[in-house]
Amino acid sequence: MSKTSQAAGLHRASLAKLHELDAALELMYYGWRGMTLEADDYLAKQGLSRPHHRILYVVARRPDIAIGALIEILGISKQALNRPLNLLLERKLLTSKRSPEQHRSKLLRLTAAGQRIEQKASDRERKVMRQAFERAGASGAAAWMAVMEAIADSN
Amino acid sequence: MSKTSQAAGLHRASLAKLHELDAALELMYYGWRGMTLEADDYLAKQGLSRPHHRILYVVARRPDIAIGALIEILGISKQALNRPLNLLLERKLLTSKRSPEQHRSKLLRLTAAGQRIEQKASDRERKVMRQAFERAGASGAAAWMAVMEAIADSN
DNA sequence: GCCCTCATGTCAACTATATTGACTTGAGAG
DNA sequence: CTCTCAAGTCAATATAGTTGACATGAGGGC
Repeated sequence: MSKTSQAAGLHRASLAKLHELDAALELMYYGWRGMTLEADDYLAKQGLSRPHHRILYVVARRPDIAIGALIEILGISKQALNRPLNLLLERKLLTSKRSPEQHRSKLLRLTAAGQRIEQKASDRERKVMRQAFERAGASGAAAWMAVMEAIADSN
Repeated sequence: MSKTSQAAGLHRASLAKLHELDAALELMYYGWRGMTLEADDYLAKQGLSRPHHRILYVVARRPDIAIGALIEILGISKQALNRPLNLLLERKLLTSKRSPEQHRSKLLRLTAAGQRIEQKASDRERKVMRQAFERAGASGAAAWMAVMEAIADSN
């Protein structure tokens, strides 16, 4: 469920660097791992995992989103969404209601319990980021964001 | 095999920010995606994927590594390593030989073909990083590394 | 009222990546 | 000859995703 636990995995910096930028590649990998590690542990304790969190995260920021729009934002198929979404509905972390005028669409919303879990999971990720930004200072944080934007937009 | 293709997925910045640090969470996600997108496409064309690349990457930087050590570095189980490793051996991208004195261990090494594929895949990741670092300048790159180190070491 | 479209829902089969547990093989050391 | 240990293999399971096919149900056009 989680790639975490004792899989301390790669003790960073144990590999020879063949290229100058190898350190950057590895930092991206370990950075992603480091940011999500605690959140994944928390989610696993709730019987949830990353895809559930992604759904909760998006719905929290787009209340009354329709299923089709959610599928687009997540970039997965309807069928892949189906299982985790139904679990969240069964667990009453999400509600779906038909829209008044657009009766074809179902609108998704977090319940109070869903909000709590979304917040706790995302908080764990934000905590890691906040600590790193505090160490780096405001200018370091801004530089990090600028580099990440350049990478994200490189497609 | 690849999460890529038309799954342009989340057009960045389409979500309302509930917290100041939400942008950072999303940038980490898109940054990872952005860095690995082209490499994953290339690997998919070779009939390979991320786990194969991880194996090739590590073996390239630790020639004559034993299987046990590889398992530790990758942080996966022996059984999970088995399939992708055997594929790489069948395809003659890796060779394994018994060590002269430590006959119990098999030592892994890249073939010329394995080196070529490892290099091409990693090059695509490095290219993305290099472009982002060029845009950010040397100080921006250093700041990015410092922040990522703080995140990676936060466990 | 009848049909077409379209969002949603569901079923089945498949692939890939991982897990744990149990067992075999093969070489070295005593 | 047996014990240990690295490596290999087999089976069952979970998770996360895919495509394809088809059902349902509401709105809109005529």
